[in-house]
Amino acid sequence: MNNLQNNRITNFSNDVLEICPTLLGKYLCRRFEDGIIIRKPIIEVEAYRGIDDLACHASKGRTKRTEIMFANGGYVYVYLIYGMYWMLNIVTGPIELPQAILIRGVEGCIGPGRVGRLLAIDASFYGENLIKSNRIWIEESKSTFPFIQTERVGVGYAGPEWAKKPWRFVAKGF
DNA sequence: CAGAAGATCGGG
DNA sequence: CCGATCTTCTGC
Repeated sequence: MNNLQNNRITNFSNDVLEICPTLLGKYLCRRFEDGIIIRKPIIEVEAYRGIDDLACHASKGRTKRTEIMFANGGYVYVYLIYGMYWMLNIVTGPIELPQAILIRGVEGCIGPGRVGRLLAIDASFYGENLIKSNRIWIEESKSTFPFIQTERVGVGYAGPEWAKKPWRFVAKGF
């Protein structure tokens, strides 16, 4: 569509835990209907990994909601939480191995609900192809961000085994 | 079919 | 600390 996107990341087929730290510093890009494009470095993500991970929606099985996570990496998974916040996720991994990365923060905007609002995410983004979309994609970056890992936020319902996994990745210095 | 809880946020 | 607000899942 335009040569501003030739830096786009096109491979999301590796394991979610491998991709998570590499996404920190990469540019989350969104083109709005008026043509305005915003690019924000990703600074916080969380991994949700497979049917065994009780914090992962895919542990509930294959449903209309979780279906996209069973696809090959590179699609968008969105869902509404608490009746008002759209959570933006990137599907990763090979086909039939459901995984996703929750975007919890970009530069200047911390919190998954806030990110969804900043990027005007809604149900129409469910299943969007990050490799082809002209309204949301991710671009390479030369800088790699140092980071720390912590427990995931708000997943106590999954029980200690899964809630304690250090699958939240936060870039340092923000 | 009713009820509860949720990968959250902002106001008081 | 609590209410907003609605989808999804679970139990009867």
